[in-house]
Amino acid sequence: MNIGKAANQAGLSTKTVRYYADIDLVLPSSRTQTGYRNYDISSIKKLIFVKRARSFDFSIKECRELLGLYEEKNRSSSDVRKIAIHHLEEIKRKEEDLMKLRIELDHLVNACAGDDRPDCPIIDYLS
Amino acid sequence: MNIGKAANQAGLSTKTVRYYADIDLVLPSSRTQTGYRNYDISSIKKLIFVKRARSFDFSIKECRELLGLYEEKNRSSSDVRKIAIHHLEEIKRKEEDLMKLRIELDHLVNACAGDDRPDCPIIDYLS
DNA sequence: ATAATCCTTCCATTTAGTGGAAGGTCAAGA
DNA sequence: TCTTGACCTTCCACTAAATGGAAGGATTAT
Repeated sequence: MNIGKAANQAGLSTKTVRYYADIDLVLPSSRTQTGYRNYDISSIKKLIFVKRARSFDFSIKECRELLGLYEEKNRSSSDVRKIAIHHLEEIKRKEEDLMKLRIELDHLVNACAGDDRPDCPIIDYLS
Repeated sequence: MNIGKAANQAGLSTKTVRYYADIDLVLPSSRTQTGYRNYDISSIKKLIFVKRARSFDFSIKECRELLGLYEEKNRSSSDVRKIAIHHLEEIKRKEEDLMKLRIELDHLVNACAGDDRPDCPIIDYLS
């Protein structure tokens, strides 16, 4: 399968698939004599794996680690769990930060009349 | 005041202040004959304003707009409010996305034994 | 005078791709 | 067989918001 079909199967753009090859994340299984990338089923599965992991907001670095464990048949699930927990902690932190932000900004927006006058609690708060 | 002091007053790094000057966000009020940037009180207030707005996760582009309104004495508060509301909506969207992610990932982590065996619901889910 | 601490500009790096240009390849139709 | 269109290739630039570092000039303290 060439890159277009492979990308399609994985739900990624060809640009992204080429990028993943460039950074050695998911390599094509081979190349044709004229240089076209070939993707076999195994490599497409890896693309799909990365696509899912990315949708969980795992970084490329984390995807690389997870992919390594995915391929390692005598992995221990604790290694996978460690990565996931670490990521989960980060998501929780971000979520809390956003919540605080949302609440504060909500207050400011509510305090602002939003009319033609210049007086604005939002500007005041930031000043 | 030269850049070091100004940055200090605003709670920013000199690198950041120089960057803000480079992108025409907050310009120094003048330069010395030898090229040193000078920041007067008004420019420092703008640095502080941007610092606060950034802490609310307003983008540089939004900071630029808010700064414009901050300086415009016959602004209407509705213009400010519009920007803030738009930003608030985005924060809410991100927060929801993160929540969904957190819940799903939480399930996966809980389902994973995290022991020496290779079986792993997390990997399975991503495969 | 000299050393330490500023400051300057310029370039590279970060993240995870995306966009576009210039050009090679492949399959189908006239 | 030629051509057209849809692929594919590599390479370079750009995104956001800084940050790090190098090379060298300016200022300040001892």
